[in-house]
Amino acid sequence: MPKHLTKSFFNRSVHEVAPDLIGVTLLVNGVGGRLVEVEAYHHTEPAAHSFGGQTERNAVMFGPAGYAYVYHSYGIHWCLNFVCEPKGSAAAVLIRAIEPTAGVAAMRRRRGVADERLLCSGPGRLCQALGVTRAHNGLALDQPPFELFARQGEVEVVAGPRIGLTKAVELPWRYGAKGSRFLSKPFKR
DNA sequence: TGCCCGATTAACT
DNA sequence: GTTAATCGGGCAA
Repeated sequence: MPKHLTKSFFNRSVHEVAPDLIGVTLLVNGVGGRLVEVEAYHHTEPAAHSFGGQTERNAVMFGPAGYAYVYHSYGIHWCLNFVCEPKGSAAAVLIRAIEPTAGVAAMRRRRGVADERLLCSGPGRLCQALGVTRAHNGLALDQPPFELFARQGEVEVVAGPRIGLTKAVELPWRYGAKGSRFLSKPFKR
């Protein structure tokens, strides 16, 4: 049986946690799947919301590790992050894509698409499919409605530049499961 | 109080 | 390849 991840899993450098999250199973109210794509953010680089200090929106990022940070993007989409590192570090991992394994029917209903690859292949799509909204901002990741299970077996992780940014584009802080068909965009090589 | 912009997506040409 | 949709945060006035 796989075991639940606890807050201590996240209380490390984002660059250790991010690749370790690939292959982990995420459920929200019993709906979810395996993480196949994430991106790391840290307050010392300008692309992060936490860059420039604490504000009302990013307050959760400045809190302790193991909590969900949810923000609204382009007025349309919700994006889900996991807060990492000891309190005050303001580091987080953006969940960009999962491979659906549980509650696929519910995802299809929420997304209104038939193709399984389009259910969760992108941060906004993933949140719509799992029903994640502002109501989840600041919730603990080791308590309902969240459930995180350690991965089973080996996973090959590849890294590359992040997506959709206008700042610090060159940092290779995107991590994904090699060869997965559920990535928002393929990795080079 | 107002104005600009974004860690996106889908529907166009 | 290009672009509209759409809203809350952050900052200037």
